[in-house]
Amino acid sequence: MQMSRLFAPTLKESPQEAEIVSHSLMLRAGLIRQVSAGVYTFLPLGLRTLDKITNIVREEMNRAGGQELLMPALHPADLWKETGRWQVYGPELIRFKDRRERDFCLGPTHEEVITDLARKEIRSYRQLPLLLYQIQTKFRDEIRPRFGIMRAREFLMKDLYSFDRDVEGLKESYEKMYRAYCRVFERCGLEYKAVPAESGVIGGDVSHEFLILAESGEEKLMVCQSCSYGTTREEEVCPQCQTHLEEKKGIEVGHIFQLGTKYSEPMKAYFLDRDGKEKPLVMGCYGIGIGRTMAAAIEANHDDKGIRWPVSIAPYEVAVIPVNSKKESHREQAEKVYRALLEQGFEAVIDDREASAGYKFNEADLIGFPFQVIVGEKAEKGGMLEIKIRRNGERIEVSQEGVIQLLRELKKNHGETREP
RNA sequence: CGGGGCGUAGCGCAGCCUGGUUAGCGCACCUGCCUUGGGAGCAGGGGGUCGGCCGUUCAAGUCGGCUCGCCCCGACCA
Repeated sequence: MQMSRLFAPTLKESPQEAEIVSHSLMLRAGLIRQVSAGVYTFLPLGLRTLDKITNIVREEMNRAGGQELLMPALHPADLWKETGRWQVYGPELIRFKDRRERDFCLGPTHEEVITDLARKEIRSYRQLPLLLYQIQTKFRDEIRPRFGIMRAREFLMKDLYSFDRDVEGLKESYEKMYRAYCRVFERCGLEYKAVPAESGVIGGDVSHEFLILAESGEEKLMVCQSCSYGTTREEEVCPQCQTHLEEKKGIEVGHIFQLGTKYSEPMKAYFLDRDGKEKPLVMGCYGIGIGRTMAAAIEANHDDKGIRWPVSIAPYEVAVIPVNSKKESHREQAEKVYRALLEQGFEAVIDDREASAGYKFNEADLIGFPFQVIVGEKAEKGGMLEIKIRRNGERIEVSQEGVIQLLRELKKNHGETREP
């Protein structure tokens, strides 16, 4: 992509509505624009990152045996009345009537719709266990949308539902998802913690929250330094290894629940078990806020210059920057490197604009390309290029011939994408 | 929903208290020259229903009422 063509309207100053860093940087780097309170447009760069996270989530859900489907956002009230949530859910549920005066709502979550599907299609224990998921836009009329896309009224979420014949099976599915979640956040390059949680409106017994550790996080948690233990409760000492717990803050990006038969019973989602008896499906549900993860990633990865994307979720991996676009040698060499990068499968942009070097550097830092290939004076004389690593500010000189190889290595070292 | 704050050019702001030429500044944008290793410089230029409605007044960005929108703090959540 040529920066001269890229639709990424950046801002030098922070708009006054943005209170937290991620919101401000998403606006400034041209990732999102607000349409209404809690309602946003994702611009090309923002969408690329959103897609990267989505794809990591999709890969890990598939790896764990999940099958993707897509449910409607539009729900008939009847389903919600069956579980009683039409009454219970409150004004957060966006309700309306169609032209025939029938009640509808926009789906804030999909237990009702998936359970309806399950009861119609699952007959036998032979079809179990079953893991179904979707990545879809959810609607919640939040009392107070906040912090940009951190708490939006319309947002992208992955929700997976597990169906098992008994509690034992549920526990296995739950374990599987727990591990899949760990892989998702690791691959996104994020420091996270899973902690036992209250299950809230969704219902059910056991549940865990997944939190991205960030200073600006709204949730307090206690973290053990020597093992992976984390909790939201006040405990002073780790029950697993007796080490002193440290207080941290986190942003909730995922939540997994063991639902049991909370939805299958009232909706009569039964299957025939091996013993010939009809039993309710034992369910679990597992959510990840995709946009929220994106915002949390920025909260956890930024400096005063801008975003420092982990490679795996950066909108582009490399920016090629000719210091002076008017100098033919800069331009030509930059072009050459850029084309080579594309050929080698890198996601790259070239800053072909006739802006000052400082302007281009600052903008590259703001957007947060993990690697910048700078083509300047040294390239004119000895053909040496410079690679700047956004994460730590390190600069490495490299010959034109060595640039691809070096970037490959850097990507491997700095890429948190842990391929199994 | 309760409490607080803000709406003046794309963004950031001044002007409002104490009403009075043509509503101003910085950045961004357009043209030209010049410049290019950390958001350059000079010259010229475009862009405003001062959120909206009603009122007070000879006169309203400025005063009063209503209204809409947005942000922040609280209960809730991915």
